[in-house]
Amino acid sequence: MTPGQQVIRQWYKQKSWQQFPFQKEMERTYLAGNSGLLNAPTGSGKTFALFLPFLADFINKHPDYKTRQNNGLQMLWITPLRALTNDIRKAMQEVCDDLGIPWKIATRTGDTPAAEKAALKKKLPEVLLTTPESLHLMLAQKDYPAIFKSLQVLVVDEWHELLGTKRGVQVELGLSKLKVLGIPPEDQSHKTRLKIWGISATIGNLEQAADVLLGNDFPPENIKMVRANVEKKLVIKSIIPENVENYSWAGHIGLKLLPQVMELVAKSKTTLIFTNTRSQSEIWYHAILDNYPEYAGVMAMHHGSLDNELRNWVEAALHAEALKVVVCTSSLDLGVDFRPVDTVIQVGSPKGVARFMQRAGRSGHHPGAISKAYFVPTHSMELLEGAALKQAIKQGIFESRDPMLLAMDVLIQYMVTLAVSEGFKADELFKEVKSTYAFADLTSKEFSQLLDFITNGGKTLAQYDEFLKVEIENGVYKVFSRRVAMRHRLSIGTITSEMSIRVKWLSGGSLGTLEESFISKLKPGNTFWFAGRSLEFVRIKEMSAYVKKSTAKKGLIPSWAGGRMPLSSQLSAVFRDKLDEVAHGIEKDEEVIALKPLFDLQKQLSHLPQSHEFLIESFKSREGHHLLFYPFEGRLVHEGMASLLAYRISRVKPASFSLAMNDYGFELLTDEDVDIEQFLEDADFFSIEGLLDDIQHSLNANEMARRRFRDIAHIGGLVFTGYPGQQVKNKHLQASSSLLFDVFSEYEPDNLLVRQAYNEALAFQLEEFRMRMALQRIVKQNIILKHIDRPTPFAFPIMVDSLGREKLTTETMEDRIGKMARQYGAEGVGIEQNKKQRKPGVTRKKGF
DNA sequence: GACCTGCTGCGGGATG
Repeated sequence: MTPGQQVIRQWYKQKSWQQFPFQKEMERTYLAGNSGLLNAPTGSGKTFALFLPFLADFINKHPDYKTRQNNGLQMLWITPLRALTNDIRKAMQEVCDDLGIPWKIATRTGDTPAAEKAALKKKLPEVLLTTPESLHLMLAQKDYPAIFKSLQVLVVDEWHELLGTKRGVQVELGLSKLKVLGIPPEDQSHKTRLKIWGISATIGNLEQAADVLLGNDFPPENIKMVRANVEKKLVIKSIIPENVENYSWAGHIGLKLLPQVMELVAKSKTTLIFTNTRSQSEIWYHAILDNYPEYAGVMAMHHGSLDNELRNWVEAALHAEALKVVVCTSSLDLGVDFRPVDTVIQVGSPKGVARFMQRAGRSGHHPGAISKAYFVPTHSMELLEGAALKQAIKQGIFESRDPMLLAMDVLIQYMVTLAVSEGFKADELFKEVKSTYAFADLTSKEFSQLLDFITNGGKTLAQYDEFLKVEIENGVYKVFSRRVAMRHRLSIGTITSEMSIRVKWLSGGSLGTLEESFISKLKPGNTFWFAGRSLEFVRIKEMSAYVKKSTAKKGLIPSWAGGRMPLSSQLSAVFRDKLDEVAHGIEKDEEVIALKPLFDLQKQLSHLPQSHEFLIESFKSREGHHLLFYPFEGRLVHEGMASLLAYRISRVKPASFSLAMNDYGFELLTDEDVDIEQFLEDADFFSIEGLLDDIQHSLNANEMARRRFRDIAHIGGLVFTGYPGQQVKNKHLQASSSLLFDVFSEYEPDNLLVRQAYNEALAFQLEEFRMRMALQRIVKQNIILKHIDRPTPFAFPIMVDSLGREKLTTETMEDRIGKMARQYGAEGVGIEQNKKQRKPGVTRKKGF
C-alpha cells in the first residue's frame, strides 16, 4: 500500500465512510491515469470518490507534502452553482485538515470579495472551485497560463446540468485551452497530461456526455465510465381525486386537491411541494395560509424571483428542521443536501422523467433511505401522466441532454476573451476550437468570418469603431483598448435575462424581483401577494418598486413570463403507450382505473386511439368548424404542426384559422367549412416533404429568429447591457439588437449569427426534429376521423386552454369552465357568448 | 375588479 492509499484508508476508517463499490472502482480508474465520466446521484459520496484518489495520487508523487509549500493549482472543480462551490469547499477542507495536509481550498465566483480575488491572483490554492463564467474570467486575465501551469485534474460537477446549454459550450471551450496550456502544438503528450472527469446524474446519453466533455482529440482508450448504480428505493404515488368525472377536465393549479395534499403534509416531518411556476408557488402558499393558518411560521416559499437572502434563510431553516413545508419551484432541484426532507409532492406534470426523479430524490436524501414522491394531477387527463411516469421510471427511461453545436455567439465571446488577455494566433486557436465537440464541424471559412467580425466588424459594421474590437499584431489577435477589455470582462457569460424590477420595503431591505409588465398594472395603494406576504404598492423609483405591509386578505398574485416546457419526448412516448393499453382495455394502473369513466366517455363520444391510429375529431359549433388533432407530442410540436396544417389547408382553400394547443393535441378553428376528408386523402398533408419551406411560410420564422437573435447579440458582445448598477434600458437593448438583425438580414445574408438565430428557433422553439419524427409516425398510422357533437374529454382541455388568458371578463376561470361544460354538455352544440371570448391570445394564434 | 401557467443559472475595471 502506498503512503497515499494509507492516508485515504485511514480517512475512510475514521469517518466510517460507507464504501460503495463504485468508490473503489473510481479510485482504481483514477489512479490508472484515466479520464471520463462518473455517473452518480447527489448524496452518494461522489465528491469524495474523486477527491480522495486525487489526494492519494498527489501524496504518492510528493511524499514531502506536509512541508511542501506553493504547489500551485492542482485541481480545478467546476460547478454550475455558486452555492455548490462553498459546500464542496467545506467538505474538502475538512478532509485536508483531518489528514494534516496544509492546503487551502478556495472558491472563485462572483460572490468572492474583490480582496480575496486579488489574493487568489497572487497566491493560488491547491484546489480551486469555480463556475464556468469565472473560469472564463480567469482566461481573460493577463498571464493566465501561469495560473494553470501545474494543473493536474479538472472536474466538472453536475455536467448534465451544463451539457445541452451554452454554459456547457463555454466549459468545452475553456477545457480546450486548459488541455494545451504550456505544451507546444507539435507535442502530442498533452492529450493525457490533464485528467478530466465529469460527474453526471443519469441521463439518456451518458456516453455522449463523456465525449462532449473530453473533446474530439482525447485518446478513446483513456476514457472510462464509472457507474455508481446506487440502489435508490423510490415510491411514487398519484393522488387520485375522489371522483375523476367531477374533477377538472382542464386547469393547471390543482388546488382542488389541497386537502389531500395537506393530509400528507401533516403525516410527514418535512415536505417539499414542487410547483411548475413561480406564480403557482405563490398561489399554493397563499391557499395553505388561508385554509391551514396553523402552518404560519413553519412554512416557507422558494423560487427564482425571491431574494437570495430569503432563499438562503429557507435553506438554512430546512437544514435546522425548523420548517414543516416548503412550496417551491425547480430552484430547489439542484444542490444543497436536504437531509430532513421525507416527502416530496409534485403538483402538476413534471413534464419529464429525469426532472421528476431529481425531485423525488430530494426526499430520503441519504444512502439507503427510501424516497417518497407524490404526484398531484391538476386536471383529469394529467393523471395518466402519473401512470406514464411510473412506467418510465420502472423501465429506466431518461431524457437526453443534447449538446449544443456551433454556437457562434459563445465562440465569438471566447475569442475576444483570449484577445483581452494573452492574445491568440489564428491557426492555433482554430485547431483547439475544432477539438471541441461543439465546433468539430466548424469550417475554416466560418472561422475566418468570425475573425473578420471581431477585427473589422464583418461586412456590414466595418465603419463603426464600436465593433472593431480586436487588432492583429505580429500575427497575434489582441485587444489593446482598455475600455473594450473592461466592457468585455463585464459581459462574460451566456445567461441573459429580462429586465426586472426589484421589490423593496419602504423601510429598507429587498424581497425579490418582479416583471415590469406586472408592476405597470399596479396603482399606488393596490395590494398584491408576493413572497408569501400581502403588500401594498407605494411607488416606483429607479427600477425599484417600493412596498409596505398590507393587511388586505386579497390581492393580485404576480406572474412571470418564462420558458414553456413541453412534455418531454420520452415521457410523451410512454404516455402514448399507456393510452394504447387503455384502448386495448388493459387496466392495471390505479390511475387508469380511476380514469375509466372518462375514457368510456371518450370512447362513446368519439374514439380511443390505439398506437397505430391517429385520431382527428371534427365538430361544428356556432363558433365555426373545429378540427382537433391528437399527436400527444408536447405543446411546442403541436404549435408548429397546427400552423403547418393550417397553412397546407389554406394553400388549397383560403381560410382563416385560429389555433389552440396543449401537450396532448391541437385545434384548428375556422369560420369556413373545411372538407377535411379531402385533405386526409392527400398523401402530402402530413408529409415531411417541403417541411422547412412550409414552416417558413406558415410561421413567422422571422419574428422567432429575431427574438432568438436578441440573446445571441448579447452573448456575442454586439450589444452592451451597461455597467453594473446603471443598466441600459431594456427597450434600447431590444431596439439595437433588432436593428442589427435587420441590417444583417438585408446586407449580409450569410451572417453566421443570423443563421444561428434561425437554427435555434427551429431547434428549440419548434422542436423541428421532433416534429419531423411525429409526422413520419402519423403518416404510417391509420387516420380515424370522428365527427362529434360536443367536445370530448380529449378536446375539452384544449378548447379551455384558449380561454385561459382571456382577461376582459370578471368571471373566474372556474365559472367559465363550468359554463362551458354546461353549455356544451347540456345544450349540445354552440355557444354564442364564447365567440367573443375567443380572441387570439398567447396560445390561440391567428392563422391565415 | 382582477390569480388562473410557464423553471433554473452567472457575472461585473483599475492606480501610485
